[in-house]
Amino acid sequence: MLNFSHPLPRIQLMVDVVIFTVRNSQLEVLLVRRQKEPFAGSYALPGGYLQEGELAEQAAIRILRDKAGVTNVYVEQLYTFDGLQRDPRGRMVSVAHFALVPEGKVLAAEGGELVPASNLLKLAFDHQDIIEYAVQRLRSKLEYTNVVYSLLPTKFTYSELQRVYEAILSRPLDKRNFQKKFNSLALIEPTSEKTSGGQHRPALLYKFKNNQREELKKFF
Amino acid sequence: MLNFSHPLPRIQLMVDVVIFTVRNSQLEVLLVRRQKEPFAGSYALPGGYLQEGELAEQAAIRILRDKAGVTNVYVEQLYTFDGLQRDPRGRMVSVAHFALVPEGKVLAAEGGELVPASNLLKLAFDHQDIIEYAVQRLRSKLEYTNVVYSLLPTKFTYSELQRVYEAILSRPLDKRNFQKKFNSLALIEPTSEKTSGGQHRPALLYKFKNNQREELKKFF
DNA sequence: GCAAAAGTGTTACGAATACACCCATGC
DNA sequence: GCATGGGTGTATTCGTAACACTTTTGC
Repeated sequence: MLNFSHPLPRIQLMVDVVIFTVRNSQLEVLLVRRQKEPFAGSYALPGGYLQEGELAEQAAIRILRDKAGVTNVYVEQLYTFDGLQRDPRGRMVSVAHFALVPEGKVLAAEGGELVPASNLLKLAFDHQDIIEYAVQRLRSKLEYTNVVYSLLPTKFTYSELQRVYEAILSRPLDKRNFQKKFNSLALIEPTSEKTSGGQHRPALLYKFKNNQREELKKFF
Repeated sequence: MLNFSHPLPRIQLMVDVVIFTVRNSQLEVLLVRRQKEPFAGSYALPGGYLQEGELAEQAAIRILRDKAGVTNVYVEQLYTFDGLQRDPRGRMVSVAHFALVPEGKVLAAEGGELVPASNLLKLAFDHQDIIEYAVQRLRSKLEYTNVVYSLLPTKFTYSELQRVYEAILSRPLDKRNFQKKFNSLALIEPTSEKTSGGQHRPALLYKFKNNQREELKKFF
């Protein structure tokens, strides 16, 4: 059916997924330790080949399910990495994605591990670049969307929300200004529940009005 | 060398390029009229297959040269479009790029035509989606980078600069506020030259200090 | 002189920032 | 009672937006 004047290059299409969560006030990424060459023993992003008739985003969702036990979270295409030398086995083009998962929902499969995004050294392939790019994108996304909903449980306190922002932006935010701005956006609403059990005053629990992605005018 | 448990899908990797220019105060896109099926007679984006050992961005640059006669302009990867039905001939995955070209530098090859980005109807494949996505990206890019340098000649007047912004954002801007903001960014500097020949007061010509992409704090 | 674009400041408003104290709970 | 995080308001600064008239040229 196709008729080309030049022979077409042999290229493998694959997907890598940067799975983010915020835990212990830190932005963390799910990595897997490679068993086989190349880069045996190194950490790498979970990834896999596109299957017949499968969209890249569907492949990312499949990887999330199989390698992190997670479904129904925010997933977005990040960038396509196509460096000629990125995989010594041959020409691999990776359509990288990133996903946002609430703390505790990540059930890493055998060999998977959550690692602070600030601590990455000597990853396999070009996965360091991919993660750096993803962190950048996530930061700028925070500023004009509500995607943070996908990093939090259904009900959460204002402090938890603020800690997520602080972890991603890597800087402390003023509590009163944070609440003022977030209130003015009207994205969340209080529930009738409070936390209990801490050695301190109980906190009101909030929930997002919308669990769909929204674009905001301006933000942080 | 590769050893897979599942047969890998047959996928063609290609590149489409959204080539933008601003002409007559309008944002325009270079389209080519298709000679062959599918979509014979429809307008489509210039594009082509990745060649052996060629990066997607290099392919985009090659297409810019061959189809628009343009070199040395701003090019950026946009998004990877991988819909299963986007090409009736088979599974084509397109790593779409966009490029910014100064007015008058586009020398469309045979069959190429600059078309206002607001006027697009019934394009081939999913090229309508690609262009809409590119326009969105370009708008948001204007707000926090200086990429506009790549849409202007080396020397230009403040009015020309403003018209580029207005064309892309599709809204009029206040002349004094525009100059004030742009001056505060210190991206451009006056030359010693002025325009001549118009039936009006001559305008100072400016140039960009830097023809490298820069990130800005905030902008429009 | 008239048409056409160039050039130039001030005021008002709203958003962002900086900042400190009392409250409710568990132990 | 003390340690811990929860909860709340005001004043200042800065950036954004609104707004109109004079200048220089070609014809």
